[in-house]
Amino acid sequence: MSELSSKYNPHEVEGKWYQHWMDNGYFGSKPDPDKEPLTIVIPPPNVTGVLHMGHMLNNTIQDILIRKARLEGKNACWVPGMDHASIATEAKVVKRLREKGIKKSDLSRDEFLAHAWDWKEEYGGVILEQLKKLGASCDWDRTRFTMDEKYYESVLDTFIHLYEKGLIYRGYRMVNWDPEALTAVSDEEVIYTEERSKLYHVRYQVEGTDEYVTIATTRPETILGDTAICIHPEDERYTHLHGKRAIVPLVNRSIPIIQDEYVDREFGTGCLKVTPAHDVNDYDLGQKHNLETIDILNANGTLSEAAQILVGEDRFTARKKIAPMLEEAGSLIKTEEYDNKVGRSERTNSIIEPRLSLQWFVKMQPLAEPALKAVEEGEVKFHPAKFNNTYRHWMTNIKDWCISRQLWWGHRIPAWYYGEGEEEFVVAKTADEALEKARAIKADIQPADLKQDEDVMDTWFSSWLWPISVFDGFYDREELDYYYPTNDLVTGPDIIFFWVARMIMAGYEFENKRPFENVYFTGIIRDKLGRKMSKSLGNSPDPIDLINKYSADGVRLGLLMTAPAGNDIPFDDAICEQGRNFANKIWNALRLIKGWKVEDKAQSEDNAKAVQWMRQRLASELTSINENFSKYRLNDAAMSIYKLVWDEFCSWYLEAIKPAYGEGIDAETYESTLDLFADLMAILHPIMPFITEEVWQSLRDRNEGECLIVGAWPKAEAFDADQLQAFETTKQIISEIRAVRAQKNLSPKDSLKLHQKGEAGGYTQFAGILSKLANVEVAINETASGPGASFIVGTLEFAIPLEGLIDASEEIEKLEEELKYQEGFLNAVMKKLSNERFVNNAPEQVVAAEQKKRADAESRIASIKQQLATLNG
RNA sequence: GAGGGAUUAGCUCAGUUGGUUUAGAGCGCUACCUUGACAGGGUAGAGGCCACUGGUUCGAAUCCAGUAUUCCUCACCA
Repeated sequence: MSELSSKYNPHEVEGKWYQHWMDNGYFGSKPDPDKEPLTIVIPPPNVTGVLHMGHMLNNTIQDILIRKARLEGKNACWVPGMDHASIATEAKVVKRLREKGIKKSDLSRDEFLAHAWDWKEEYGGVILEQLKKLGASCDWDRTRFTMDEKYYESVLDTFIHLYEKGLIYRGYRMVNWDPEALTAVSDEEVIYTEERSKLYHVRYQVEGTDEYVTIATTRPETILGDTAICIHPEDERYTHLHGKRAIVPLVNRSIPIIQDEYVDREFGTGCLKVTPAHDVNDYDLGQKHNLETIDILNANGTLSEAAQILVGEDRFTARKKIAPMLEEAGSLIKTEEYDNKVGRSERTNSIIEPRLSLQWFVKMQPLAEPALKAVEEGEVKFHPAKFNNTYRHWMTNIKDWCISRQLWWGHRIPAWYYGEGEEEFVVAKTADEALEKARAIKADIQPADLKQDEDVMDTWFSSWLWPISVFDGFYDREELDYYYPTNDLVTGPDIIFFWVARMIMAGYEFENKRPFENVYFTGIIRDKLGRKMSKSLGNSPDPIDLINKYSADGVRLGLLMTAPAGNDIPFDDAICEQGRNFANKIWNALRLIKGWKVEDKAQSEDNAKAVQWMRQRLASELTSINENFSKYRLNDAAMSIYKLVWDEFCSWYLEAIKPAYGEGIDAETYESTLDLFADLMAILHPIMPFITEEVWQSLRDRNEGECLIVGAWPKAEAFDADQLQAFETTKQIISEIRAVRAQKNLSPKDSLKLHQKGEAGGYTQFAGILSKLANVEVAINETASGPGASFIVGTLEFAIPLEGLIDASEEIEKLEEELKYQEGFLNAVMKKLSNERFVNNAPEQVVAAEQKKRADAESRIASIKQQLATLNG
C-alpha cells in the first residue's frame, strides 16, 4: 500500500492513458455492418480558435456520449475537424500581413491565399491539440477541414445544384455591409444592441415658400443622400404640402414631398426623410415611389463624391462635422439624447451600413418547409424541447440568405461571366465546364473571355454540409450509408439558426434524410456574476490552466454537474474542485481495498448481506442512470454516479465490509468487491475516463490490450425493492444512534444497547452490519431498563438506555418538541379525514394512506406520551 | 412591439399525468472529530409561506388567469 500515495496524482495518469488509447487505435471507427454505429460530428471550431469554456463543456458532453456508446458495444465514431471561418480568418491574415508591412490590396488573390494557407498550417488547429488534453476520444484520422479538396468540391456542387434548381439567384438588394471587412454579411451576423446616440431635428425649406418641415434623424450625414420627404397622406397638419417639394440643406437639392401610409404620425414630427441608398425601409419607399437613389458612401464607410460635401471623410467624422454645419445654415432645430438599437458586425464589431449591392442569395422557403416539419414531428429532437419554439418562429419567418462575401478566403463562387452584362454568366464547377456552357450560348467565347466571380461564399454555406461532407458523402456512398444520419449533435443555442437549422435543411435537400436525430443544446458558460465570458472582461479562465490545476476528470465532472441542458452555467473554479476531490476519494477507496490482506476463510453472513445489498443498489441506480442518459439528463446521471460511488459504495458498503484492525478479508467478499468497483468504474468512465481506467487497470492483473475504454457497460440486473428499503431503514437507525452519541458526547468506542419495541422489522437482516457501524447490541422486543434516549424510524420505536448519562429535563424538552410535531402532523391528517368530501371523492388508496398516517401518528404520540410520563416520574 | 421560457434553501438545480408521513439533492454554512483509505476526509446539524394575487379541486410547488421580476428569440420609427 505504501506504493500508492494518499493523494491522487492525475497528471501522469492522464497523459499515460491518452497515449495508450491512441496507440491502440481505440478511437478509430470503420464501417462495420455487424455493429450499430453511433456517430457524432463535432461542431467544427474556427481554424483560428483557441479552446474556451464553451468548447470544454460541449466537447465533454460529446465525449461522454461517445464513450458510453463505445462501452455499450456500438461502433462509436466521433468526427473532428475545423471550419475555415472565412471572415474571421481573413481578418487575422490581413492583420498579420499588415504587421509585416504588406497590404492586402498589393497582393494578387493567389498570393494572398498562399499567405492564408501558410497561416493555417502554422497556427491553425491548436484547439484540436487542446481537446486531447480534455480526453476527447475523437477519431483523429478522420479530421476534416471545410476547405479540404473533396469538401471544397462538395460546396461547389451544392451551389450548382441549388442554382440549377432555381434556389440560388443573384440580385441587387439592400444588404448588411461591414465597412471594415468590406463585405456583405447575413442577417444572422448582425448583432443589435441598445446604444445611446443623438437624435437630430433638422428643418427643410419647402420650395418656393418661407415654410419649413422638420424631420428627425440619428444619421444626419445621410441627409446628403435624401431624395424625398415623406408624410402620411391623411396627416392633416401637412395637407397643404401635398405636391410640393423641399430643399435638402447644405446641398440645396430639390426633392419631392411624397405621401405614404408607412409613416407613423405619432412618431417625432410625423415627417420622414427618405434615403433609399442607406436604409431598408427607405429603399422600399424609393422603389414604390420611383425615387432617385443617391449612394453617398464608399465601401469603406467614407463619403463618396455623390455626397458633394465632406467627401472622403469617414461616416462618423462626417456625422460630427455636419451638425455644426447644419447649425450654421440655420437648419438644426435641436439635438437630443436618444436610445436606439445599433447593428454591429458579429466579426469585426463595426457598425453595419445597409448597402445596396449585387449579391448571391439562397431562396430559403422551399428548404425550410421539410426542415420545420422534421422538428415539429419529432424526426429531429431538441433537448431541451423549449428550443422548438425558437426554431419554429425563425423557420416560419425565414428570409432569403445572402451567401456572397467580398473576401478571398473561402469557397469561390462558381459563376463565370462571359460578357459585359450582369446577366451574362454560367454556373459551372470548372473553367472548362464553364467554357462549354458559355459556348452553348455564344459559340465564339474564348477561354480568356471568361471571368470567375470574385466573391466567396458565406462560411455557413460550407458548414451546413458538415454531417454529409465529413464522410465525403457526395462522392463515396459506403461511409455515408453507414454513418448517416448521425445520432447526436451537441452545440450552443447561439448557433441554432446559423448552423443547426441550415444543417437540417441541407440534410433533407441533399440526402432526403435528417442529418442527426438528437440535438443537445448546452447552456452558455457565464462567470460567477452571470456575465458572459469575454476576452475584454478577462473573466474567462484558460481551460488548460484549469485542467492542470484540477485534472481533466475533475473539470469534466465539475462542468457537468451544474449543467443541465440549455441552462446557463455560472462558472466558478470551485465546481472543478468538487471533481478533483471526487477523483481523490475514488483513489483512496482503491488504496483501502488494495491494502487488505486476503485470507482463506469463510465469508461471514454480514459480508454476504453487504455484497448482496451493494449489487442490488448498483442495479437499481444503474436503471435510473440509463434512463437519465437516454433522456440526455447528463447532470442527473452524473449526480447519481457520484452519490453511488461516494455514499453507497465508500461510506456504506466499504465501511460495512471493512475488516477489523489487524484482520484480513475473506476471499469471496474481496473478489466481489473488486467486481463491484470495476462496474462502478465502467459506469463512471464516460464522465471521468482517466481515473476510471487507472483504477480499473489496478484492480486486477489485466491482459495486454485489455482496457476499460473498450470494456462493457454493466447490465442493469433485477433488484429487490424491499431489501433496498430495509437497508435504507438500517442507515436511518445508524444515523439516529450516531446523533444520540453526538448529543450525549459518547465516544463511538463505547458500545451501547439498542432496544426495539414490538415486532422485528425487515432491517434485522442487516442487524450485524448495524451493530458494527453503530457499535450497538441489538435487542428486539425487550423493554429497556431505566431512562435513556429514544427515537423513531418509520413506525419502529427504539430506545437506548443511558443510565446516569441522561439529563431528564433535556430529554423532556426534546420529546415535547417531537410531540408537538407529531400532533401537528396528526392534526393535518385529521382535517383531511374529517372532510366528508375528501373521504367520498378521493381514490380509495389515497384515503387508506391517510388512515395509515393517522394510525402511525397516533401510535407515535402514545409512545412519546408514555416516555414523558416515565421521565416525569 | 411580438412570441417563448423561467421564478422552489445562501448558490446551482430536481420535483416525472395534482395525493409517497406538513418539499429533495449537490455545493456552501455551523458544531464536533489529528479513528488505522481519504482533512481534497468523517459524523451530526441549521436552513424554504415553493415570487405575489385570485381561481379550479375533496386536495395545488404541480392545473388556469392576472401581476411583478428576469432571461432568450424575432422584428423595429426616422
